[in-house]
Amino acid sequence: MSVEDRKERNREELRQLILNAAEEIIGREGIEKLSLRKIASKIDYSPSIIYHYFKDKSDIVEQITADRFQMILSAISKSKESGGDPVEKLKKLNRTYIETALSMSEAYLSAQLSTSPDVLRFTSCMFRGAGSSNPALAVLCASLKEIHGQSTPKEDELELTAQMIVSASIGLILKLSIEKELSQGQRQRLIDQFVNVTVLQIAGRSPYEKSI
Amino acid sequence: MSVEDRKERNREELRQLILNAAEEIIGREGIEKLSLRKIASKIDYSPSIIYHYFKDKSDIVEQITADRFQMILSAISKSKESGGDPVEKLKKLNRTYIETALSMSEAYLSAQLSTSPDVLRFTSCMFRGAGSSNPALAVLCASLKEIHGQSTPKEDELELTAQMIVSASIGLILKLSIEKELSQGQRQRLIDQFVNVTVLQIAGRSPYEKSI
Amino acid sequence: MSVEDRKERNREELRQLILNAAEEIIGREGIEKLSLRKIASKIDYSPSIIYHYFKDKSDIVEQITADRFQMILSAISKSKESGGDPVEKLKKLNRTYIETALSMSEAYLSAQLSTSPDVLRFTSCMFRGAGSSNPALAVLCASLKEIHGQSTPKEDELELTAQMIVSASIGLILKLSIEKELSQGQRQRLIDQFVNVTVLQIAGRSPYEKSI
Amino acid sequence: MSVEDRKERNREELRQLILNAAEEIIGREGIEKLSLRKIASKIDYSPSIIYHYFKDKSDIVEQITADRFQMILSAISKSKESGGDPVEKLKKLNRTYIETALSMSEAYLSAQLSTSPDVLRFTSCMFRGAGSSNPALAVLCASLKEIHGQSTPKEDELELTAQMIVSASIGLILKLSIEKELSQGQRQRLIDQFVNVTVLQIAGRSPYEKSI
DNA sequence: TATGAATGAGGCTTCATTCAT
DNA sequence: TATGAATGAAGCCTCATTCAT
Repeated sequence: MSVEDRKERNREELRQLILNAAEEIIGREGIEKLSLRKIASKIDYSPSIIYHYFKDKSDIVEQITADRFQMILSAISKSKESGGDPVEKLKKLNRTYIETALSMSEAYLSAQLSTSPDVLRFTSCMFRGAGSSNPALAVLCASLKEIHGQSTPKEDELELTAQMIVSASIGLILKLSIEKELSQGQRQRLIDQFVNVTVLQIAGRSPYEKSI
Repeated sequence: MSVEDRKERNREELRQLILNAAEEIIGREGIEKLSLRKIASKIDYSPSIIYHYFKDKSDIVEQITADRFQMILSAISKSKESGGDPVEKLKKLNRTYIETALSMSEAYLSAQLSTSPDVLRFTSCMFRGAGSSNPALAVLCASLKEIHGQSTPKEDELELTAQMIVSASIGLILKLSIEKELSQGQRQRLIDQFVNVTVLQIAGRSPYEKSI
Repeated sequence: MSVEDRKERNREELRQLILNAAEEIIGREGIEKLSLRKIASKIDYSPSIIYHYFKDKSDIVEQITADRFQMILSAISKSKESGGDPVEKLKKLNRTYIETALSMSEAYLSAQLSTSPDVLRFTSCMFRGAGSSNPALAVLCASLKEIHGQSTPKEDELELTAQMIVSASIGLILKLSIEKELSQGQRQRLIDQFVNVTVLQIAGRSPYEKSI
Repeated sequence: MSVEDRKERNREELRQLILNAAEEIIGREGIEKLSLRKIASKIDYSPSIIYHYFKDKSDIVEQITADRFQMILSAISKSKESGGDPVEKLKKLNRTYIETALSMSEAYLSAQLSTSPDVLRFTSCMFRGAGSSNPALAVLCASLKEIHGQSTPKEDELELTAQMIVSASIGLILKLSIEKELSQGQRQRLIDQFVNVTVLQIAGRSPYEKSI
């Protein structure tokens, strides 16, 4: 990375460079092992440069967690838009959620574990009414409504169901993230079980009436 | 804490003092932030004193984690022994698990989030065969078997079901721990929904055929 | 050492300052007693500054050891190049070795006594094949070959002879270093005896057939 | 080691127990790694007990070095008394010295490296006149005299020769102690070379006139 | 005689941060 | 804008030693 290269980068580019480096480290070593020195060394700058772009270390961490959470939202939103059978759509949506989160599991868990108001704006979803105000939960509720068709239960029950699905998904993501030694096969079995069977059951259908 | 005070404490008391201090720190800052220095400063001793009572830091962490999980295990075991309808027993067992964990939510989550081998020995439960080797999962599997009676599915499927229940429970515990602003009522609704509906469905029954 | 003084020093100067301090400590207390804290305190800096200039402690030890052995090596190499009678050259070479080592006897002995791999890379010379891979031993072997002329024994025997000379030299250096009360005259007698008589005999020649 | 056992030991026995434990540790881990805690743990006493028997750590070290050095002396003295050919006796004596020292190499080297007056009383042997006052050197001089028979050189030269043998032996012992990775075979080759060839040459004889 | 409690110093190392340039 | 120098706090751990019992 030559001096010339650097000069061509404008402020925003370097900012992003820092964030990306931080994410990469979080992904590989965990958020507790993130250090400014490591970021700096990865981008071939000195540690002090970071203070020109961020207030301090926690500033970086918060940016990342918020950013990445938004990524998940856009992933499931896209998933929702794909046509097809409502049940399949729910399954696909849920699978997308889980896999996107797992692909950035450290950052995702950091977000889910943060109690900072900045982050909770994105993550909180268990309160009454979250089905309308939390974008991810809203997507899920819409999907559930589609499945139930005319016999849709009350908003209230729908929301509770969506909350069950979300919290259960988070639990699965957590366990899969933490138990790193699991075989790929077992990993897939667990996700399949979750998506194909559990989710449908939570949504109020027996696993035996597969696909409508 | 005067010198005289200290002298009155015998070996076991100081040991407990250390453990309690450690727990308190874990509860407030998370297990990754626990340090011997912090423990020592909290109990007004020099850091080296800790080595009189524990082999090293991981020794302490292990003691605490083991304690915690033992508490949960004995809580759900007691739950299991209560007589009555198998389905009601499963519900009670699950509710006990969730509520016991919530009563020590910081420490519980810290353990569930740790990737240290010392801790994973207690927390890992998603691998194939965990149904036999993880005590809490074993209790759960036994409870499921009781429900299914003669038509019990293969061990394999039973284990997967138990793993779904456990990971989903952990997800719920996490969300209830993080979203501190939730009303007590909403908290109860979520737990009730989880226990009364989800668990049964996971166990392979429609929510509409309540109790046998 | 005022703040102003420090600022005037550039990077290389501080690096050298650290190395010199380390050497001084090794000279006084032995290599096993060298510590980063002592270095830092000697140069009036905080211990962490050392990590700006060296990877870690072993990095420093290695630099110093390498330096020292390089000094000896270049001293005997120069010695070897001087023209003249092969026997005289061996004597001169050996005397140079002993005197150079004595001029830094504490550091030299520390190195010879260290079992750290970092240091052994330079000091180990008794293994089979050291005659080729240890530079100082190689110089010695070359000198012996020159003396023997056509009747040079097998490489193997040559190497053993060189190893005898080196280990005997080290023994002499050690004794002269430890017995600090020896008169200068006795010191010289011992070195002369070693170089003029013993070495030649070890090399396979009677002291009575002096010079070819 | 029961409480009863302990009581039966008198003061001197425990003293020896401590010394032996210390020696064993020195032998296995090196003198720099010796610690009072390790000694105490090895003898199943608490560390503080040591202060009842020794002033401090260095007191122990000095005792050991002096003790062990005396052991060598008695070993070679015994060696000297065995009958037979004078040359063979010298070879045997020298081999005994080297091997006895190697059998306690850490303690031996500690002694040879100590500059404490207490220890130097045993180890110093390079001064003029050491041939008479240093017991080990005296043994060696006597052996040399026996070899030379009527043509014995001046005391002075004899002493210098003995000093060469001793210092060279120490050098060999040092190298063999430090280079721990040497094969047993190479070790033997080096000692054989030293004893069979070098010693004879030092004593003023060509290696080719083996045994008289 | 023997010990357990306790400490303070020191061992190596990593870190976030500040400051002058 | 960017950096290198520097620090002090903190991380875990081992040690010799003292002291009251």
